[in-house]
Amino acid sequence: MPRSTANPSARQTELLEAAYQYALTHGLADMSLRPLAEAIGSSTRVLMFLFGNKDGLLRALLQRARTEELALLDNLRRHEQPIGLAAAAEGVWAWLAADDHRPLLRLWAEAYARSLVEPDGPWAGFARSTVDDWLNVLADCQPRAERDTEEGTVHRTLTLAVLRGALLDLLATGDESRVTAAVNQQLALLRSGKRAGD
Amino acid sequence: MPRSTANPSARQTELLEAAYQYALTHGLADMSLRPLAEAIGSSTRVLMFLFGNKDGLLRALLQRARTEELALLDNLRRHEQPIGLAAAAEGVWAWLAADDHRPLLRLWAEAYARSLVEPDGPWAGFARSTVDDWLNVLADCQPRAERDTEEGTVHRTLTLAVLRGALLDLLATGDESRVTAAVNQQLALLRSGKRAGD
DNA sequence: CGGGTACTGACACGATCGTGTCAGTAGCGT
DNA sequence: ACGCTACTGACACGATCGTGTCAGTACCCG
Repeated sequence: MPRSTANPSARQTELLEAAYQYALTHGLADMSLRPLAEAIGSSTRVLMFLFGNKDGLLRALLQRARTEELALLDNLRRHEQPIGLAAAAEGVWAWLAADDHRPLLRLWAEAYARSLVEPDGPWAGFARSTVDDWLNVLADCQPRAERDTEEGTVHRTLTLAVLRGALLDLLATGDESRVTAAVNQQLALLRSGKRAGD
Repeated sequence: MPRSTANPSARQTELLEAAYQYALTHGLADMSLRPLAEAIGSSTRVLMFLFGNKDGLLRALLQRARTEELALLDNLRRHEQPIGLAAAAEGVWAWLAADDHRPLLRLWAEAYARSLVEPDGPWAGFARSTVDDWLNVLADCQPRAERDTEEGTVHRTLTLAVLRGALLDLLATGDESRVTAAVNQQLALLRSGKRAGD
């Protein structure tokens, strides 16, 4: 019987971590079991035993990627009082623009796009989940008065869009200075817009 | 000898169009020749003859998708004098948010992400190309005074980011009213920011 | 009519895929 | 010592993949 993801053994998490590192550099789209198993010093037999089948492994990898994302998001929540969307966006962008996170974010983009095209299977709901995750955490960063208004929803949607769009640009061009300047310009716009009483 | 894309025969463009429609609904990631050929009433033999190999077909499909995008962009250029980034963004968003374009945009997202993960092969440069295409057309929409400044570059980068990010949200959630409201809010921000002498 | 160009069908080849089967081995609690 | 659980190796199966080979058919130009 395959181990469930709710009851991961030591060996399972160990191999998952190795497979995750492999996926970061090779992508998920044309990943296949035999090359993966060989690269991480295992075998297809073991992967099948631990994850049930390829879809199980894929789901575990996607969850693993999502864990890394959620860790960042939790840091944003750890403020005693809401820091505002602009400050939150600033912090998030610093994380998104870091060179070290480039492979993770490429993987994220791949999973996101794939879940749009193929709404069934192991990718199911990935894009939707991340959008919701981020919108929720941005909501937690908003002042209480703004958070529950329609205006507040639109406001964080816009903030998320800027971050995501800037990320796409950065991943394609690697032009960090230009894209970061654009994000900063938006932050200035948001802050002045707020001051003007939008 | 395979036909080049520079010298397409009638049959080639006909089958390419059929394959393109197939790709719009089935995605490119796990497309394979035999199911595709059967779906469009052809055979793998013919596809190989006309496009050389699978990569050739894939390249032709990506180019076909890009054609549709460039057609929109050319419409934006057809103004006698620059219409400004805000007006351009408004027009582009109307196009992006149209229900009919959803499959094309899903395909676009898939190709974009794939070209990030796998920089070689037929996907090579797709993401980079579209970023450049869009930035160039946005540049043409800017007033001449703004266009060549560093500030102008940052400004259109930001505009593109909002549109791309909003598109990602829309594709994942389908919540057109919320996302469109966010885009409109940004348009208002841009216009008021400009009025204030940014 | 004759020949070249454009296209198509039928089939086979080797590679690779996910997965199943059968047999182990190592360690640990009793 | 024993059995139970956790894990692993070797190998085979059928399916599907991209592609190559050999043969056509249809049609236009001379």
